[in-house]
Amino acid sequence: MTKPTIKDVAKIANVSISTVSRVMNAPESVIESKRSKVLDAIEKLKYKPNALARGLIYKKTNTLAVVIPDIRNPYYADIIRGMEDASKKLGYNLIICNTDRDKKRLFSYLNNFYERQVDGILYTSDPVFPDYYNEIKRLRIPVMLVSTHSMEYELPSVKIDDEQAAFDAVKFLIDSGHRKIGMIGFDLSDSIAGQTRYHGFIRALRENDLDECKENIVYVNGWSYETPDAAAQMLAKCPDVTAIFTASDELAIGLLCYLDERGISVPDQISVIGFDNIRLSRITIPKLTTVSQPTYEIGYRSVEKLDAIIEEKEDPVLREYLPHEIVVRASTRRL
Amino acid sequence: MTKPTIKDVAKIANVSISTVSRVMNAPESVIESKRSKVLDAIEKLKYKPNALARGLIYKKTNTLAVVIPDIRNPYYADIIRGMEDASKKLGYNLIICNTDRDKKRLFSYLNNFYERQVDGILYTSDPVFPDYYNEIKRLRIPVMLVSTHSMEYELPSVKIDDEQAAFDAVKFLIDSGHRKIGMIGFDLSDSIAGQTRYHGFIRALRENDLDECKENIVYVNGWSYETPDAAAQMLAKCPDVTAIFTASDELAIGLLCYLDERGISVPDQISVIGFDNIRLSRITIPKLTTVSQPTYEIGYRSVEKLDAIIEEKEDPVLREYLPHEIVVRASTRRL
DNA sequence: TACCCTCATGTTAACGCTTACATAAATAGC
DNA sequence: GCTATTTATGTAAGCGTTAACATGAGGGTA
Repeated sequence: MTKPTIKDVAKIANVSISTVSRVMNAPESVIESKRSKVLDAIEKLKYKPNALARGLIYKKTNTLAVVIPDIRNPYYADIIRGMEDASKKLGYNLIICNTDRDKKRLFSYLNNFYERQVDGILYTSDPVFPDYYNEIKRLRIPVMLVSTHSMEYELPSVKIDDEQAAFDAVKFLIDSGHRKIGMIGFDLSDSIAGQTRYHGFIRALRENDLDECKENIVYVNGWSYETPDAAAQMLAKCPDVTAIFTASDELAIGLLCYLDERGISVPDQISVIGFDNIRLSRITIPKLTTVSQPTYEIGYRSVEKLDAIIEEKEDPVLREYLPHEIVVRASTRRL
Repeated sequence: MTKPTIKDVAKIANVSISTVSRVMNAPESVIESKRSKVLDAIEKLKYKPNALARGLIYKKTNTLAVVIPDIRNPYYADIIRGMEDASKKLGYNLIICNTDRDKKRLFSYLNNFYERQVDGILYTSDPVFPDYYNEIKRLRIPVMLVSTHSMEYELPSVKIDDEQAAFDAVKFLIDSGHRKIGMIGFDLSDSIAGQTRYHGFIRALRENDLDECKENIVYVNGWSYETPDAAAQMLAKCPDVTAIFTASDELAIGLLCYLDERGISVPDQISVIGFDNIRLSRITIPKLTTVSQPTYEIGYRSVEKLDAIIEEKEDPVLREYLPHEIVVRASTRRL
């Protein structure tokens, strides 16, 4: 009824438990005749070592914890897939936790990670506030920032260059002949997706003598794509825009929906460019032009880096940037 | 440098380790003066008990493992949220694993769950094949089927009544005056989302003397929404359909995209009804009429049930069905 | 004062595993 | 053929907890 232990195997194979242990951890050190007896016993009992007992000794659980702010956001799906594949390769297991951006939940999870002796934490997308940082330091668990970074603190990170990516998106619109450009962005209190993309937008305008557009911004403070309000404000503020850059695909999709309802044609009357290249952006109406983030690679790379830190392998680059790319589809046109 | 243990606390508080343990597990049993000394020491060292050591003794890890076939499918996001909330309430932690429908990955995860002594497994959406069942039985870990069930095996499950839900969806089209109805469904090898919804479709036709429509079915064997082929086949097979029922919202969205490209207006020329009510279905163009599954509740309830089984609380209903609902939006119209 | 109970606390053996150390057998060197 | 070295295996300590049991101080009763 109860799970077989190393003792049961030892008894059946007629050896001591340390021999069984050796068969599993250093097979060459035990003589062939006994080894095969042990292997037979293991097979017969379908024995598998207890990871808790092992973890107690090794002081390593081969477990990484992933913190995600909003699991409903499709952006994270491929990040997780990348993390999973890298974890598999390196022998880790993933605990995925969704905080819904609730600080209490985050702290409760962090505590839990500590108790469960996770080897590392993958902290995704959210800014690192001072109290978060303090808590993380206190735990003494290696942390990797994924799709976010921190300039104040010395924390390793993997992400794209958001400022440059936003710049490139807006530059693409400008190069397509647009002169009346608007932006729907995240609140500037968000130092990652908010500030950086705003700065990219502004820089692209400035470098192209389009400073008059720099007031054409509407901010949203939620992350959901159910924000037609923002779209309405955008049009009220600046009725003659010919192109809108949104700080996420979800925002872009919400915008597409709103414009369709208003009978405004995309891209004939207004071009729309999104950000993230979520899977869905391929089948919106019209198909969305967007900035592609290498999400899978971000996830994959972040686990590799975290492993390097845990294993103290080499000194990885502290803040690592992966390349982005503009994916041109049907929601933008040349003027 | 290293994490404080119960011994460190005992030393500082000048008591034995068992007193410290008692302070944590049965505080009333230790005299106030010592208790507060212990509490102070715990606070000072920021001591947290090691969950591995605890798990070894209790033979319980308070961990549940979730197996998901395709994390990119937005359908799972709310199921996971429901599971998380219920887990939090009941004191469990969740390990979420994505199999990408790869049997090898699934088995590797199952093995891992066994080694890590998880208390229960939440197996989501996929059919239970005989070899899966054998493996699960072998592990002797309680399993809950989520959004899937098994008629052959005695496994507890939580889901909606898929046959009835499909029936209701098609009935809704019929009641709206449609007589030429098609379906894009999953392969019948899929006993959950495939067969059941097919049967619901057929029953609705039969009960309304629409047997002539029962050939208007196209099957897809992938789960991605990048399947415009299916839509093309549908139209080739039956050019005069006025309404199409799809077995998932993702399929419906793919269909919407295809019809838009072909210049076919929804719902003017063709009505479309989906299945699942994913978050996104609110902002498609046009907004999607669909069958709403109580995804959050399915996740929540499945954890409650699994906990009841683990704790041998009461005998829960083996196969539990939660109510579905038709959500009428703009992709369907009355004829 | 002797006796029994209660209650708080300490001691110690588990839980399932790894590993340093001890031991015994086999091999090598001379 | 005897010691020195290697090799295979067993014994036992320890990882950080909990809990059964032991101990001993204090209080109540006769």
